[in-house]
Amino acid sequence: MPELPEVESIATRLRQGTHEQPSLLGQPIVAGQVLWELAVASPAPTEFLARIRSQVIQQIGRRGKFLVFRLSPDTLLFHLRMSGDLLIEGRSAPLAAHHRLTLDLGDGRRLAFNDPRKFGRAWLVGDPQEILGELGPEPLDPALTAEEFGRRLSAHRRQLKPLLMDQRFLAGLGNIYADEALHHAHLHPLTQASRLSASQGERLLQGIRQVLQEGIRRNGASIDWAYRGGEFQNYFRVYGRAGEPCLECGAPIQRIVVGQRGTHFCPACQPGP
DNA sequence: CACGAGACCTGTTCGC
DNA sequence: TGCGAACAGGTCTCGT
Repeated sequence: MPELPEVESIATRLRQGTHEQPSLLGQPIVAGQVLWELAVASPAPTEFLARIRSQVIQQIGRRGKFLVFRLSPDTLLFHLRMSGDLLIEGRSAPLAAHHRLTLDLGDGRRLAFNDPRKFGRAWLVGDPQEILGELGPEPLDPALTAEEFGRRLSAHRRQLKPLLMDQRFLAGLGNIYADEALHHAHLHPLTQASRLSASQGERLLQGIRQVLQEGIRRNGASIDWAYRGGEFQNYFRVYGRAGEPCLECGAPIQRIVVGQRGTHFCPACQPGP
């Protein structure tokens, strides 16, 4: 499910709160329940619960597709993988079908990690770099210049689509936003990264930033049953639109499989390598 | 280094 | 209608 914009939307919602739900900042974690053992990657569930008790939520952020809760003194990390989500509910609400981990807060609410497919994970660590250390740059960080991005591209002979989804190359893109970004940049997903010109590299970075910013502005995408997010799914230009006309040129959008992932592009706007 | 296949899981949708 | 296959926002590991 969640790629960078969806994770960003969740982090913002939990940090800023909404009309009905106040912010989580300042809340102590007073208890917890592990409902699916593998949902806690480390430390072991018993130690995780013992150690997290009475730590206070100081900061809520995002790095790549990870949600980052700065506690005191540890850091709580979540990766939602394909179908995870974080919900706030009353502490006495009945446990929903796919809750994998719940954390009781000081004010009577409960933070619930819900994940039908059980791929998502939580970590409690002293140093978040332990988990986040290998991630590539943040695509929206202004410190990532077109020149630097171009240098990184030229260092790889891989195809663009799998390279963009490699979190060590760039942190946060997934299958949807990679396809959308390549369409924005008018680049074929199978193009070899090292063969891009400087201006094509710059166009790609612009395309990436544009689709991510639009995704964030619309609070992410909601796809079928798995994730109730924002409205960005109504604005996809290629993802999930195989056979439908390209919104730019009218040619039918094509679907191929790259690295075992469905890949959507316009054969006219994104000419083959 | 790059790529493909398989594994981890459940739920929905598609095709016959 | 029913039922199995295909497919889904991600990542890890292993083999070539």
